[in-house]
Amino acid sequence: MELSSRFNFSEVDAKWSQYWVDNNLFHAEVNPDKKPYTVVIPPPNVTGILHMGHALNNTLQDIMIRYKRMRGFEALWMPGTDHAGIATQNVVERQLSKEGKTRHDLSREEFLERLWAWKREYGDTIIHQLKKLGASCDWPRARFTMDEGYSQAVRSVFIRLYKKGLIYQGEYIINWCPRCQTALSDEEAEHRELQGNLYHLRYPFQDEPDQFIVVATTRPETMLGDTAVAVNPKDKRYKKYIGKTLILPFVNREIKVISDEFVDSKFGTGAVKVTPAHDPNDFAMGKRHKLEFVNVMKPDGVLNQHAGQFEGMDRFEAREAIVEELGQLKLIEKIEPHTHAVGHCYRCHTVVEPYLSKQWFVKMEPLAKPAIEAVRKGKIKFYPSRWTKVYLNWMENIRDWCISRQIWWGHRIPVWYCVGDDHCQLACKAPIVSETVPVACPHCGSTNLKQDEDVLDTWFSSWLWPFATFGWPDSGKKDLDYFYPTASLFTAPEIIFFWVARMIMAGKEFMGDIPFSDVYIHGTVRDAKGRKMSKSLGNAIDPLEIIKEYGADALRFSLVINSGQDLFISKEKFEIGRNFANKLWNASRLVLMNIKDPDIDVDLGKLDKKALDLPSRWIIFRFYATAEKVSAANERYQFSQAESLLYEFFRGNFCDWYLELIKDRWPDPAVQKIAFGILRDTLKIMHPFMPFVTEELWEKISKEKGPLCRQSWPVVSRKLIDKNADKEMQTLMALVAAIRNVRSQWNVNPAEQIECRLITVSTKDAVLIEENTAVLKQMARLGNARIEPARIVGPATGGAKNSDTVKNAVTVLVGNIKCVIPLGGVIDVDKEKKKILGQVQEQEKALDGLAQRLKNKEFLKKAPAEIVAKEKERLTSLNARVTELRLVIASLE
RNA sequence: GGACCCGUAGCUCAGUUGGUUAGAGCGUUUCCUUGACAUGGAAAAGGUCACAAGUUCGAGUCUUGUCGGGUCCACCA
Repeated sequence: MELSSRFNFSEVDAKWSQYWVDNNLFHAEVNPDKKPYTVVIPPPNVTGILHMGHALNNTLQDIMIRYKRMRGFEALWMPGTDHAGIATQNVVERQLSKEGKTRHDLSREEFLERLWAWKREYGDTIIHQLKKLGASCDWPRARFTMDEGYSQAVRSVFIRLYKKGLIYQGEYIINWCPRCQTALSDEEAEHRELQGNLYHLRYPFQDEPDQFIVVATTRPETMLGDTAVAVNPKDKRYKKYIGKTLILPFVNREIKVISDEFVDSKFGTGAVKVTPAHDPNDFAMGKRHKLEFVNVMKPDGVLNQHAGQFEGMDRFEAREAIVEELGQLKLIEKIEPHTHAVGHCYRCHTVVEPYLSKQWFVKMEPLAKPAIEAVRKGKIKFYPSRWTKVYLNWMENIRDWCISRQIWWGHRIPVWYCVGDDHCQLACKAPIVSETVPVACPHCGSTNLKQDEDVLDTWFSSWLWPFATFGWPDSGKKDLDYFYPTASLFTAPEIIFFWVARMIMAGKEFMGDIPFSDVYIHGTVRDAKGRKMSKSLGNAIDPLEIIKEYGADALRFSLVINSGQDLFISKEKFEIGRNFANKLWNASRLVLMNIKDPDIDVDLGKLDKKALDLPSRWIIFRFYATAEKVSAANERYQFSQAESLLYEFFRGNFCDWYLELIKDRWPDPAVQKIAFGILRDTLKIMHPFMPFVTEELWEKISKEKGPLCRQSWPVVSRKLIDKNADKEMQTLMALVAAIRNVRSQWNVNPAEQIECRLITVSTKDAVLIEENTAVLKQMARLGNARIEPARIVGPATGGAKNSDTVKNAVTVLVGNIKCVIPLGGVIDVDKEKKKILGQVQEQEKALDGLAQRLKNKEFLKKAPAEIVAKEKERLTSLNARVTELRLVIASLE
């Protein structure tokens, strides 16, 4: 079989991503004979292009899905995309602005048509990229959060919640993005530390214009909307002023000094300006004290007619101007630097404005309750578990969810208002909430209805993802029954509140059941300096470029092996994956080149242990141990560990030792069989991690069995697990390593054979060495290994006079075996002795302690039987160890 | 202000319930290439496991505190 000596990943990537999809190999459907294993993809935004975060997130899902598929589950990975309201609208608005237009130059319908056109053209970009990554989704099932059916689910949910009284409309302070000109939820306002100022402003009293109350604020421009100044009722400094009237500079509004428990007398001056229309706390105070609500800002952040002389200025411009003017009026006490957290729009990073407006909200507490319980009771588990607390903490302090957005791209709120006949105006003020377009006002019969202009928050559709993707509520019942609840959800920490928590609430509320039982939270991909990767920072590494340069397997493998926690990624990190894929390729090439029988096949589990030599028993043991540990790691979402295990096994055991050991024995069909069997089964357990190279190699060796992605996971054969073989090989390997070490230090040509005396203190070791001289010869290039078993010997040959110098021979201790290599050199025997003596002493101390404990009646009574047994076992092994060490010391005398 | 995570080799990190000599990759140094692979092989150097106290026969691992780094939440104007 002719294979190139380099793994040609670009060809292989293209070939298999095509093949898998063309043959619909990832399709899953209701199958009563199999257990389902379902994962729903965190739907990427239609505006998305694959970044490292996606690459990691989807690789992890793919590993699990492929693994479970091979374990015999009906594994379904449900794909799809999210319409991503603001993000997508922004993209198209930017496109428009290049033409010198805004969305308001178009009608709503025209603008939406442009959005759909954009979606049709670019919306599947990321889907294609995911296919390049090898994502084994059931692609024909792909859903979009604005599909007709999906939209119905959204409307239906709105109606249900409205009817339950869990959706309400009201005027509250919300986070407002002046650039996007829409409301944002609390989660969509990202708080970032900003270096700002705390301005101490003087508000003069009405009756004594040269006397002031000093208030502290970070946003002086909002003063124009002040309708009170508040102090703490217990604050002695201000008690006398409560009830007095102040004159608000510039606008000359008369405002009262009020008292409110909320005010912290220790902060700032202890007196706070109250701006009910521009601050959530002030809003609450305003309600409590029935203050006037003066909104001084237009939706775009420009001051309005209530701002007096500052009307028409942008909010930040106005801040400067107001400070300037106040300074001239000597109304600024001082300005001190002040760091504080300021909300930013999570889409465009503009500073958000707390803004008073009429919005729709979801009442969250009743929804949160069952969702809290589900996690508390362990029905849903977080991996790693520490995220449980984060989730619970948020859920227990949950606040109502602002779901209306003043944009056009999204699910329009299913609410209509009657703008009908005059006589009915009052009665018709109640909104008409309806799943379908209502024909007439139920109160007055007018057909003059107007739908609410706003659309719903994107997450108001995403939170239905685990069941709406199956066609809920109208269709897909069979699929839902089978695939729901899903098994695992893979996502990043910042999505817990946005999505995970809300999906749990939606699942409980609408399906009556949790949406998934496991939530795996993976790390964030950062650059080498630990900064988040982002386009604006210019530190992003493009996964597609890595795929091009190193291959998809390399990208996957490298990302995952680094995914124990947050990942610090630089381009060189991907070499490990490329090199490993190449190694796999070349090792397979070696095996294939040496296999003579084209129909070779073997079932490792059915081999007769007694007929196998030590290296075979060992490599089989190592394979099974690896397969089991990889399974266990997968089940616990420890994918980086799984890859380390595979790496260690394949390189450290199979290539570096086993293949080297059998190098001269290829003609032996038995050797061919073992090598073939191990390689073939290794491809299986590596497949979820490196699907492309393994699939390609599988085709070369087991094509008749069909594609690797549909094969079953190797079954571990208990009777072939030989721990002893492992121990024995460890001894031989240590011996070989020691001899190589000596050769390297004394610069002996590796090709040159040397002689060596191996002196053992146990017959067991002697037998082991005798039986495996071939191994030693092969790996350590020993010309002749003489064994002197069960003898305690004097100093090494060479006739050393001083105890610390042995000339003409090197003595190396490998466990209990003394290895004397006549090369010339020096070894410090005294130092060795001291070291071992120290060990003996430590062991003896431990021995005493253990013995004592095992005599202690209380310990025996309290400790579980298995612990006692374990300790006893330990005692025996410690005893043996001490005896061995003593013998070694004796041999050094 | 509250919560969480991290500190182990020059760098990036493993280290599963406490237990023999604390591991890997990269980097560095030395040697090796006509037959699987230089995207390779053999080997070396490099660690008071942040610090301190405690529990224990025994602590990288458990407890407490200190220092240093990071993340999330929160209405301190």
